[in-house]
Amino acid sequence: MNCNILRRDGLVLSRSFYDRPTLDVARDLLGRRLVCAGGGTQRAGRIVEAEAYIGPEDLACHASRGRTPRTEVMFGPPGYAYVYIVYGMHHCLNAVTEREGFPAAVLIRALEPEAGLDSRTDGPGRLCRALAIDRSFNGADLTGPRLFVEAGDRPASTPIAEELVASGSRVGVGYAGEWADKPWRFWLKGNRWVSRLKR
DNA sequence: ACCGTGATAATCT
DNA sequence: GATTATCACGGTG
Repeated sequence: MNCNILRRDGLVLSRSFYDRPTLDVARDLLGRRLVCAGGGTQRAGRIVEAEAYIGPEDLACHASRGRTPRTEVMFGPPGYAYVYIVYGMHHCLNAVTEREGFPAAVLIRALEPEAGLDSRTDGPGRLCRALAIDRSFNGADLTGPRLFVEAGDRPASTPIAEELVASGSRVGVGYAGEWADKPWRFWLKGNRWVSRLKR
């Protein structure tokens, strides 16, 4: 039995982790360990890239188009998964952040493979395919048994050291006017698993 | 650089 | 119900 991929409750990030400013959560998710226990298999990887989508004003955030069936979970409490399909074929995984009623989330963009992964995990669509994350995970409790995040390589209460983090503009949001230029994409500096590393 | 692909939501009839 | 515009991507060349 591989103990490395078993859930250890004390190490799972609690709801309060997500109930914070989205930029803080996005940075602090780097280095954490995402575990998916769906389909009888445990798959896990270290988060190395993430993007923040923040509130109704952010034109790159789906919630800026209003509260719809698709975006409903973003308006709910923090610590739940927002999973949607883009371009008709790719699933994307987000962690809902901030207080209930304020729509915001962090898009998980890339993982460094750790367990049970046999296809690429650089990119939000590929990551979901590798972990077998589909729409059935939309609204899943990230503090629950199916899909969760462990503290990873540092204590849950310790933010990541700033010198390890690089930031830049978010991918694929050129339509969002001034919001497209916000440096709300974060990745582990120099990590080989980061998608489309631009600098 | 190019473009397939189909869900989503708004805008019609 | 039908039509249309849009798209938080990825594979190919």
